[in-house]
Amino acid sequence: MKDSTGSKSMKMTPQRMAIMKYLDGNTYHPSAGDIYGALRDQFPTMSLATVYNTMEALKEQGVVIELSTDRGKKRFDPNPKPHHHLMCIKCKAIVDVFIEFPLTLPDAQTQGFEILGNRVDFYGICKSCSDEQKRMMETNQ
Amino acid sequence: MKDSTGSKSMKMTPQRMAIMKYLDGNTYHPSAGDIYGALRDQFPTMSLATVYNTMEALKEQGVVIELSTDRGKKRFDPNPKPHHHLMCIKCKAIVDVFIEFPLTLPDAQTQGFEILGNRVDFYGICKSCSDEQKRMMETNQ
DNA sequence: TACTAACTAATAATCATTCTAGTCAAGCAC
DNA sequence: GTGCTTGACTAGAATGATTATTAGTTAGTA
Repeated sequence: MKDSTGSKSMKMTPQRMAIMKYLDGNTYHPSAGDIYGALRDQFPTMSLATVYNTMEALKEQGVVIELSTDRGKKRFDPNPKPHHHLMCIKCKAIVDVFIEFPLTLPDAQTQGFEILGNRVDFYGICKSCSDEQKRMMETNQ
Repeated sequence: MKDSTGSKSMKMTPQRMAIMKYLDGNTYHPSAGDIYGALRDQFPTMSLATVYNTMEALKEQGVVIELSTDRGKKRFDPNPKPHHHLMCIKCKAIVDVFIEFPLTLPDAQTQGFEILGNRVDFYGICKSCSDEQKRMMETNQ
């Protein structure tokens, strides 16, 4: 059913064009519900499932990246020492990164906050997922 | 057990000790379900709510960190425009920060990941919470 | 124009999380 | 010890996000 190389071409529909237009230039990281809500006026009969389907298709095309954990699940880190994380956007593995980034926010940007620290989440594709991707492409050609 | 920030100390129970033992040294960043599943044999009658309650308590104690998104929603990134967050640890308010950080991970730290992007969360205390804190201290003295 | 795979809407099912109610055990005052 | 208070436990209901299913519709192509 699915073409896992992502080379499958995507059919264009009014709903999809509206979603892509909404995403284009969007500086926020919207959830499916955000997208649905923003387009409800324009497409009152659109289904939430359509948003999810479209996001799945766009992910396969590599146009958008899904930033969250598997099914949006909470994950807990028992190490209270300040450190950062690296998450695979495919298999959702999370590994620790122990390195310090001396990040400071210009006063104009702090909006009155007293900054206590920072955490950096890197996201990307882990070795085993990128290996698998390569294997799939070879098999499919 | 440490009692930072004046938070109340935590009552110890067999369930809580088992959860803490499971978490100790765990680098897998387990979800609540993972923890529940891992301790099922040992505590067949334990409720998932107990896991959530315990994690909430451990978070308050500052011994674990909760990773990932608000109320378990998926987030999509349409285009990697730099955009980070500033979160108040008191009232949980989140504001956007539009600034770019040229963060790179040394090869030795990437653990084979192909890095696609990053997100920075600053945490601190927002203006209205620190104002309130000041007011409280004045009233209390 | 006709065909067909891909898409849509509606809705049911599933899953993670939170909430609620009732019970139980520990610590404390009497 | 008895009764009170508090916090934690279990079970299950409620909530909200996501995924799966189904039947009808449509974009893209020959």
